[in-house]
Amino acid sequence: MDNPFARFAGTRTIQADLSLLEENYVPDSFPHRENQINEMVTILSSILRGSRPSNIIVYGKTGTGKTSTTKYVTKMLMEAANNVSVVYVNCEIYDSPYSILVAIANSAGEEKIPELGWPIDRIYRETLDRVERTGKFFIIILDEMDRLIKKSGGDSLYVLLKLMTDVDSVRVSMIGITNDTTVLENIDARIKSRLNQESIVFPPYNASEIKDIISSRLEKVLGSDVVDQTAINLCAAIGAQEHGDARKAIDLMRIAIEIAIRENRNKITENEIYEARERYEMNVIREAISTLPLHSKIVLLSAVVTQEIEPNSVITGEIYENYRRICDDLGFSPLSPRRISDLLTELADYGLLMMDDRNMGKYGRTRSFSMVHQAETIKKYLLEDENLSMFKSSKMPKQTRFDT
DNA sequence: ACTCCACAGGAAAATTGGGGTA
DNA sequence: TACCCCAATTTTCCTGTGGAGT
Repeated sequence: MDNPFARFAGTRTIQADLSLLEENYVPDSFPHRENQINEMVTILSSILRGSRPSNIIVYGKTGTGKTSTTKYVTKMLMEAANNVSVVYVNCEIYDSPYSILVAIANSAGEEKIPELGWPIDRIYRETLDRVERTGKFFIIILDEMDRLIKKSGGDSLYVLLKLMTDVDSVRVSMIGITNDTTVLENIDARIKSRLNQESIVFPPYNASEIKDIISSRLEKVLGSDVVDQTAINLCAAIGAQEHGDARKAIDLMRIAIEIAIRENRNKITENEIYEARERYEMNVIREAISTLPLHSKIVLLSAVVTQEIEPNSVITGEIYENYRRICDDLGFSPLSPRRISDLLTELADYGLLMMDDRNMGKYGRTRSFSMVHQAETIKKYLLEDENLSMFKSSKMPKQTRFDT
């Protein structure tokens, strides 16, 4: 038998530092974002003259460079002025007034404040204290700011505004990043007016812009002749299709390079990109499935099972019957048919199932469902859930409720 | 034309789960 | 600890419906 390590030995054909293509890596050049950078620099530059800059709201879809650009500009600002401190807060994680204050205080001070336990006003005073003591300008970046507002309304913003005005000689300002252009419409008018923000818009990239971005990113990663131009074009085209998403394009390129390295290929062509896209989509599906609530998972599993035993009637009622059996089997108490009907609608909305109206005339009207993806794949990902791992399809009866 | 199946999907009531409070 | 409150989830109850069968 051949030594299984043989194909990994010898010199690798491709050398690449893939960390430069990771999602959170901040590059040092931003093709086609010169205007946005200039705007931001202009606004923030008032710090150099000793006055507080306006608050900034950055709008743009995912993958348009909002976060990276903001991080880059603020980093440059920190280098140019030594009295600036930048706090990056991802509101997906820190989504309450409390946790944001903690994040600020912790970056401003020596000792960590516990994530839980202190009353909010004590945290507030502590934060205020620390900010004043440093004597620095604070710029607070609120990434995914829309999350914050959806979760706690304007409360969190209000606290921040209060912080801005309570600090002597106003030394705090914020940059909000969002992909939802309507965020500010839903908050209190008083808060809105006090924000006195300027907005910067990041429009989607088109294909040729994404092409430039990929090329410029690749320069530092690997040699120029390793990646086919056609591969870059394909990546760019896919990214442009997805609302001008440069991040997806870069992700695809990174995965493609990973594949090439692992398979010991010496070139990245359109094929590698197609493979990368497949893997990417798989991960999306897997992620979508793994975050589903328990009963949605069982319903989806039931849909798969129903298709296996009765491919022609993957119908609400059938799915429900099987759902009940599976719940029985696994020891969960089933939800009502009405609820399952809604869960099925949700699954269809998520794109995990295809939904069709089906009219059987005398025999009623219902909805029929079919798999969008390979049933085996779906099942595999579903069974990764420890609650469902005990499921054995052999236990499922081979008949439907119609035969007896 | 009328019936009737097998649901869809709206509305409201009921349950559940977390947190606060006396 | 017992109780209450609030919101989210789920159930109960309901009316509506397109077309094959008659």
